[in-house]
Amino acid sequence: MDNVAVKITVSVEYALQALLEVASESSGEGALSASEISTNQAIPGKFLEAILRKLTQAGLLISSRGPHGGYKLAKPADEITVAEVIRVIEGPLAAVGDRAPEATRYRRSAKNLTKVWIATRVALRDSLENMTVADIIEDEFPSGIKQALRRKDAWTRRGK
Amino acid sequence: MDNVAVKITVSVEYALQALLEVASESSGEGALSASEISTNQAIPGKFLEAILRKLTQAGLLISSRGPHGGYKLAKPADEITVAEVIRVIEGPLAAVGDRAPEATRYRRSAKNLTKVWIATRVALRDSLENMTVADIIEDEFPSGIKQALRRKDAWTRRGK
DNA sequence: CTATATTCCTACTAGATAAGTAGGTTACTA
DNA sequence: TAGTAACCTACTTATCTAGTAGGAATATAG
Repeated sequence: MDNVAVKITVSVEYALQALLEVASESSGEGALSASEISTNQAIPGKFLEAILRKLTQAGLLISSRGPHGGYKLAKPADEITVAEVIRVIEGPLAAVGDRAPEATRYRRSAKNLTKVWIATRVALRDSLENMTVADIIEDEFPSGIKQALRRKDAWTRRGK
Repeated sequence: MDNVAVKITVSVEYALQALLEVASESSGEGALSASEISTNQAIPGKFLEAILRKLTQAGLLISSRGPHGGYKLAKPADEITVAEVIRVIEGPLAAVGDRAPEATRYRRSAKNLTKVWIATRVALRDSLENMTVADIIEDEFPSGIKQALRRKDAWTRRGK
């Protein structure tokens, strides 16, 4: 595929798949092991391990070793947003070149370009900070997002 | 800087700077040359040329060679959206791994993850398809975007 | 106390992409 | 016909992505 403006990496995909699996599968006291997640969600084992470690170090998961070890959520599923997961795995939500949106400076006719990037980041935040792991499992999103998903062209590709 | 979910490349930046410059500087009949744009906006010359060619081939600019040659807009500034420029320079607005959002498939607890990517793309489109080159020059954005820009935290970084 | 299950850590790799640079070719026009 | 400008192809360097490989640390069961 071509390049792209918003690239969700497979690391982020895997991270969310893992969190969803842990949230829905680790009942009460039991923890879910990396290899269980790996087979349940078809994610390469060693690669997944690195992602789980990041999520653990960032305080989204709690890990335990040894037999019957594994991972459980470090906080309720409805307090883990997609934005948070992205920030843990990839870093900031938006960047222009290698600067933050508010750090861009332009001259002459391009003076207001910074506002474009700021508006873009706001749009992204409004979406990504309002979807939680619990929402995804329950298929119950905030009303604004539900509306967006119902729009006729939401599911079809634009452009080439 | 770290990796990032939404990466606006410098190519897109340059493309918009160039379009803004052409839109505001090429009065009536006159065309603006690559080297003028390059110095006015501080963009590396040869790199800019490649971008201008893409914009020309995509039908956003009209070029003319020889003395007094250069570029002018192929259509009114208020009909050129930021989204269009991104699609010309980089490709699709959003991708997950290397698939389109609607092409993603997940199992079990991750079933609804596709909706997250669709909602994200909708949010981006709502923002990027509603800002035009004319808007940026005149500093007059659609009301939804103006509101977003006025929000207190729009201009500050979140996370680390 | 030992075998086993599991997380944790470091290092390596192949391929793609980003952001340029270099040098020449074609076309227009005064 | 000289000069100006767009056009085209190829190369470069550094970084990132999506892994793989191999082992060290740690907890539990028997």
